Amino acid sequence: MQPAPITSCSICRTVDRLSSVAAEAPPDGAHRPPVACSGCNLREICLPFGLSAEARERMDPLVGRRRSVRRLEPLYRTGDPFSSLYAVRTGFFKTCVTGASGRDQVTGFQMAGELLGFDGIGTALHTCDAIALEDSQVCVIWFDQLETLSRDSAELQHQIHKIMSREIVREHGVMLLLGGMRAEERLASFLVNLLHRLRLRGFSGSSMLLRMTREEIGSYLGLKLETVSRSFSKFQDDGLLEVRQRNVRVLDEAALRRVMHDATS
Amino acid sequence: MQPAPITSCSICRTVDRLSSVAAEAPPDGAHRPPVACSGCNLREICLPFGLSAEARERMDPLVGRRRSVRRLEPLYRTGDPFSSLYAVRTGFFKTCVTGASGRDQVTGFQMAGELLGFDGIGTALHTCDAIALEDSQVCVIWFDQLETLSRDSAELQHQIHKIMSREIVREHGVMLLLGGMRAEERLASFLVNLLHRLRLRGFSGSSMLLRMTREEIGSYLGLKLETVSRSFSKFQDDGLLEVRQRNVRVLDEAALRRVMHDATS
DNA sequence: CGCACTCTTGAAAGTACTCAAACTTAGTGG
DNA sequence: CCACTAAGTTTGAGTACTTTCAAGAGTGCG
Repeated sequence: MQPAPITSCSICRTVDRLSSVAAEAPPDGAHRPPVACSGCNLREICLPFGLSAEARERMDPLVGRRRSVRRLEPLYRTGDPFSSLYAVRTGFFKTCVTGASGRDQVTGFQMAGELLGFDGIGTALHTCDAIALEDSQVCVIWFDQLETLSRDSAELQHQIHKIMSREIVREHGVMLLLGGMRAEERLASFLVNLLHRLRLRGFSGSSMLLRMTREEIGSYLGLKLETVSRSFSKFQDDGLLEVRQRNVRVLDEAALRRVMHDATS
Repeated sequence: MQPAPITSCSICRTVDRLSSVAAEAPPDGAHRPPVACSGCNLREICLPFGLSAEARERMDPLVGRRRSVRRLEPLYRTGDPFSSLYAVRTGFFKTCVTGASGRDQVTGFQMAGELLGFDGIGTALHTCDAIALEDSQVCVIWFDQLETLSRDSAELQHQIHKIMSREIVREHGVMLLLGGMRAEERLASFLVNLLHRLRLRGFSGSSMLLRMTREEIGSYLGLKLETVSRSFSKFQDDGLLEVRQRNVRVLDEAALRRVMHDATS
């Protein structure tokens, strides 16, 4: 790993080792993030993905500050007033809803570049918990500012709609998984999806370190933790994976995809 | 039922028995709907809900036309280019996604005042099928026009975000249902939700006519049609419902809600 | 009136769950 | 440094639930 220019923020006290772009001088005393969107190394997978350089630059004043969240602490909780979206900068999150009967359901896992918080727009209150699964850092995006800005930029406006639409479509995929798949199909889908997202972020993807417990995977997949564990063991026995606790090495991705699609019914 | 003023549209050939507001003269020959949003009787549950009278009026040019869809025909299909959202005016729809293995999953049922089509924004192609379950009529809302208009109206802009957010939250609820509930809890949740939405539309809600088959309910709930049927029979035996095919009378809604919440685990 | 479709019900099979115990790993404090 | 603890994981055995397969009944349309 090579040394990179380090910029740090005197207010949120975060240190940015990732970007080579130094922070600009804060205008009128406002707190500015160490790195603006236009210079962020996540810009191609985060909120600004695909935007023109011009539209990206317009977003720079948007990210008000960074926020650090320690492992197992909430970024927000059900019932918290909604004011902003969050872009994961480093780390890993889960979001989960709690049913009336007290049952928890993990609705998603979010990694660098992914956005959190859309659940709160409709009621102005967050409707799920967002919990960090490792020490993490997020960019805080004030939502009313995002709306204001997007009224001046059709490109940014459409971007927001696209991202929310994709979240809806993603959830359709989860419903497909929960609605009809067998345990092993579910786990295979989950792993292939994780693999895909890791590759987008430049990881080889043959080997990965799971950030969540078997129970959290199970909750997401609608399975009990024992069933998840058994499915992992099955995949290992069949030579698809090498599993050592949370270390998973994918040995036969094609077979994994086959498991995922082969609806025996 | 009392006679209401009837306005009909010479282009889409639809007849509107619901509204008492007559169509205005079409400007510059453009096709105008029989009833604009500002005068629509669904305005308090549809896209304009909660908007100021002013914002509502700004929406009037938005609804380009009406479209009729016959029972079992698609409003749109997976892969169709996305150009507009649809507001259900009369009738009933289901949306369903098809997995890679050819399995279908119903992702939702939509009734009057509810919006369809958000799935298409992200990729500019629709990612699910929307099928009419009875002869239906929708208002076509050109999406680029909606975006243009919402750049001039913070209120309308926020409305779109709210509606998409609520769709995300709704799907969280479905994930909770699919992820952890037993068959009878699922069906009870489904019925209570349907009841709620019918009441919002002014129906008594003790009695309802299901528009979908047991198989479609099962697909939505992640169950086989036989299991849905058995659960209906169970509810009837227990005196919660009176079921005659698709006619369902709710006899004990409190008990139904109890079934829904009582997580034995 | 008959055919097609949908719904109901029964019996058997299969899948995931529950309960329980042993094992691994990481963190803590003596 | 190591024992100890707590949390997480694996595995087994028995159970509960849903599915599958099958047959029959009800409903609606041509």
